[in-house]
Amino acid sequence: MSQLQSLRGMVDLLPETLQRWQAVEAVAREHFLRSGFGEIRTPLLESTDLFCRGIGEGTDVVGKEMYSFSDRGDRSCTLRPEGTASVVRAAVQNGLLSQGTQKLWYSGPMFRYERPQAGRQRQFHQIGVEWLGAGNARSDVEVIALAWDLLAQLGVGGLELEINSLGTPEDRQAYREALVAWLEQRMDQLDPDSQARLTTNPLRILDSKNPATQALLEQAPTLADALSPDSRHRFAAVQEGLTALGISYRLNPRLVRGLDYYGHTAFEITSDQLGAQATVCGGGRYDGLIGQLGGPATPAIGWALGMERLLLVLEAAAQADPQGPAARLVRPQAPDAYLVNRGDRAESAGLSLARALRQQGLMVELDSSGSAFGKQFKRADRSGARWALVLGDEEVERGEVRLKPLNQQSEESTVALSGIAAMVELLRSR
RNA sequence: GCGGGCGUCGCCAAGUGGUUAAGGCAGCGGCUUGUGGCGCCGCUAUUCGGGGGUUCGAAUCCCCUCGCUCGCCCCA
Repeated sequence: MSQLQSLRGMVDLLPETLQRWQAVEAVAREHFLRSGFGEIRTPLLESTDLFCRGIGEGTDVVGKEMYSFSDRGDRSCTLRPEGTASVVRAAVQNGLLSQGTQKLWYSGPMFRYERPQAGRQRQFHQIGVEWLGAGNARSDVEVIALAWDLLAQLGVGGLELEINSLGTPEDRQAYREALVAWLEQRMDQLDPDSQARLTTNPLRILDSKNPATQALLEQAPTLADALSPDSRHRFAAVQEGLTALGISYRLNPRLVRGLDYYGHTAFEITSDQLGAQATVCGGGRYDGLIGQLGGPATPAIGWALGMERLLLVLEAAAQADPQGPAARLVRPQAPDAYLVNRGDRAESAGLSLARALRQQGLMVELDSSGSAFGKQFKRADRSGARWALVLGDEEVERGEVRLKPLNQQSEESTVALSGIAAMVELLRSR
């Protein structure tokens, strides 16, 4: 390609798409507001060290997916690959944690250097929440419900909630040793990827997609068996809470997740509409992270959902149910009125009229082509507007404007050009 | 990072070695110099992602490259 183009995996969002995004974001914003979560915005660029310490040196995200570079002051900077580490850093730095628990949400672009695929870009967008200072099992339930209810409100169907408990760091350490010992006896039966992970990140072998490895794992010691009694009780309480809210879930003992900071409750919400990248929303508890990043030891839990994937699921839902809430969100907005105008006086009167109506909150498309009335009506029709406002020099002469309904047979009516209130009333009625 | 498929106008798409690269949608203009949704007519790719090669001749074959896509990996 000799023509200038965007970088691989970096996608332009055009008006038609953005209209849908904003509809989703508006629903999310309301939802968070009602639930007592305040918005936070942190820089896209952070010190590389933040992610190394936060996410974990051994993870794939840190090891091979970060956009890192040295700035002119020779500091190592990284485009954020996820939101949690930044939010925690900001909360610690701004002393938010000494003001009690913090319920925060964010949205914005994240960057991961990966091979693009369906539902996966190098710049992608997440909406997420972080509840800092939430320690009890009930907060796990509330946070999961927050995600579940948002998706339900958006009208996305066919989703599955999977949960697991990763226990305490001690639980995991003990289990890791047991698992490695067990698998080392069976090295020859493991696929090459899993063999490599045996030394780097053995727990991730659990959610390998290799069928032979999965079959082998049937016999392996399980994480659930390695949990301490306290961890087990905690997890049972989370499950009871979900059941009490009527949120159905599937226990997935192989759900591990790739970021080091997770412990106890981990969960994912998946869709069957997305191909290989099935996770729409993922999250979990990270009780150790805040202390690890230099803050006061504070339990916390959060999740993030992928905008691009959510929109894919939403479009599928709209397709399946053209009358449903998803379809309403996805449908493009048509203007309330399309202003047909032609002639010197009419064109300047048209501009003021459009302005006056817009100030009243109406969505008005002003034809600026100066072409024949017939052409303008054709465009008015295409715009999907319910009304055409007709303004020619004759109308201006008489101080009038005609209102013509575009999707019904009823008659044109004539209103005084100065009668903005009357026009607004008419335009809003059907 | 690894493997498979693909790349023709803004979008969908025919064409698979022979002198003019179909068609549809959208756009623009006209039939209709002040009234749309239908119809009809016309215009819109010296060029087939880019570069190189084979050939008398290439969108069609070969090589490289870029991009998209599906899967692995990873995860939202």
